[in-house]
Amino acid sequence: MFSVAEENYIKSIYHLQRSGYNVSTNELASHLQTKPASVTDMLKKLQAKNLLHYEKYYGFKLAPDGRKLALSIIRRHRLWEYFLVEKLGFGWEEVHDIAEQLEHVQSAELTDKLDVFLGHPRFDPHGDPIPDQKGKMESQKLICLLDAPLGKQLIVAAVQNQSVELLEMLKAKRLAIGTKLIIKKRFAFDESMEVKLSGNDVFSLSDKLGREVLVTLNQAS
Amino acid sequence: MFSVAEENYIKSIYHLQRSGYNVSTNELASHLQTKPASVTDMLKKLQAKNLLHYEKYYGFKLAPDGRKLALSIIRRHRLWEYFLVEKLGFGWEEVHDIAEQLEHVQSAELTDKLDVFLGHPRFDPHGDPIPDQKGKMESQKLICLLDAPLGKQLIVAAVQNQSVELLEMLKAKRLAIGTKLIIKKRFAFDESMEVKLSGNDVFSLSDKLGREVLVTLNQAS
DNA sequence: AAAGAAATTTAGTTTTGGCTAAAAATCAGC
DNA sequence: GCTGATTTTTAGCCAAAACTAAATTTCTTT
Repeated sequence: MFSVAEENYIKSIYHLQRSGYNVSTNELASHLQTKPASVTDMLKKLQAKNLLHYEKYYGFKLAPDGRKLALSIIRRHRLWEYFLVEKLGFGWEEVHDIAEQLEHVQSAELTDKLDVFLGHPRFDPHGDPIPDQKGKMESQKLICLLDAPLGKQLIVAAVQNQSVELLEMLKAKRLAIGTKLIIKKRFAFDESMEVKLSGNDVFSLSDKLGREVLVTLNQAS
Repeated sequence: MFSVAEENYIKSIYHLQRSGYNVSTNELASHLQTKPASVTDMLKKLQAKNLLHYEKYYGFKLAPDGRKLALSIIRRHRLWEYFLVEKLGFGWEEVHDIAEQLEHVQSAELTDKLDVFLGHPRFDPHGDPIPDQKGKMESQKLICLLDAPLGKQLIVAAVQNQSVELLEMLKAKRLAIGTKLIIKKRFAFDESMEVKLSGNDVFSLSDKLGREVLVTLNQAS
């Protein structure tokens, strides 16, 4: 039905659009490790297949069919990740590349039988929700970092405003959409907190910053 | 490492060579549903990669690396078939196309972990032996039903082709992998035979069907 | 509002794996 | 051993998905 390349584009567009950034040809190219010119070519093809709305120089976004396809790919990817970790004993950090291949195996029956076999898991080993056959998935509740629980793994999901100053600060602190962190300590005095990243660096964040950052609980952990 | 197309060529060459026929460019083309000219192109590429010995107009055969690759693909294919039937509940006649896709997922670790998870199965659901990591596999002597001895208990082990028509007929005759039967009579006139199943029903089989069905002697009986 | 910078698209090329048509080599029948 | 038939290979072309370089559009800055 759709080629591996097409599926990868659709998946990337979905993920980038969802993370709030305005998706540009350049962003998409760097996300897919390819060149902007290649992206333009593919965007036209995807539009011709009704997966995408695209107007040149203006921008693009997924059409309903594209969104449906994206969710179906994500469903396959996350089910396979769950299988690899829970049944085959892989570590959750090892499974991404293998799932990238498995997700392109085309068979709706396979996906659904795998889902049944695994017991309809609702979250993959990274804590991301698994869409059902209809593309519905658990919506991750966004929590303000100031209100988030201590000691649990959190994932940065969004920011409240897009000011240059905030984005600059996030960059400096190595915080981005998808960054995983744990709140180690919170000081009542000024509402600042100490936070540990997955890379094990620990640093402190002010209340002001904490107020702007929205996170989700990593459900798998 | 190797492309899907390359893997499919190697697998086809292995299967055709093993079934004894002298493998010609034409045969290979029809087996792969492609044209002889395309086959010639690919043969050159496979030779350049040291998977094949090839001399133009003379013929070709797998080189050691090619044989190793073929066995590794077959291992993956048959392990996935076993998984699909035993774990996901597919019927053994439904799994071929899906396994054709899964067999091209590249990860030695995946294959070996799947093997462990499945408990090192030695035969796939069609009765074909599964090679181990080193490419060794059970050599189960398969006898064509046409050549099988009278009066001895036989076990249906495999079929020569996977056509829908054949599978449909086998289903109607209640023949499946593992079915035990005894040849009661054979008619020289048209090579048809009378066969008794364990359930005691006796029926006759045409030479055409007999040619497609492979059995093993039940050594225990 | 214009100029320079940045992003995007077009044009033309490459690689992989296929195709058709034509040429070359081998095989079969006499 | 020749001649025609068959098989195999070559030559040239196509489509997908990438690339580079150049052109075009939009954005930024003054």
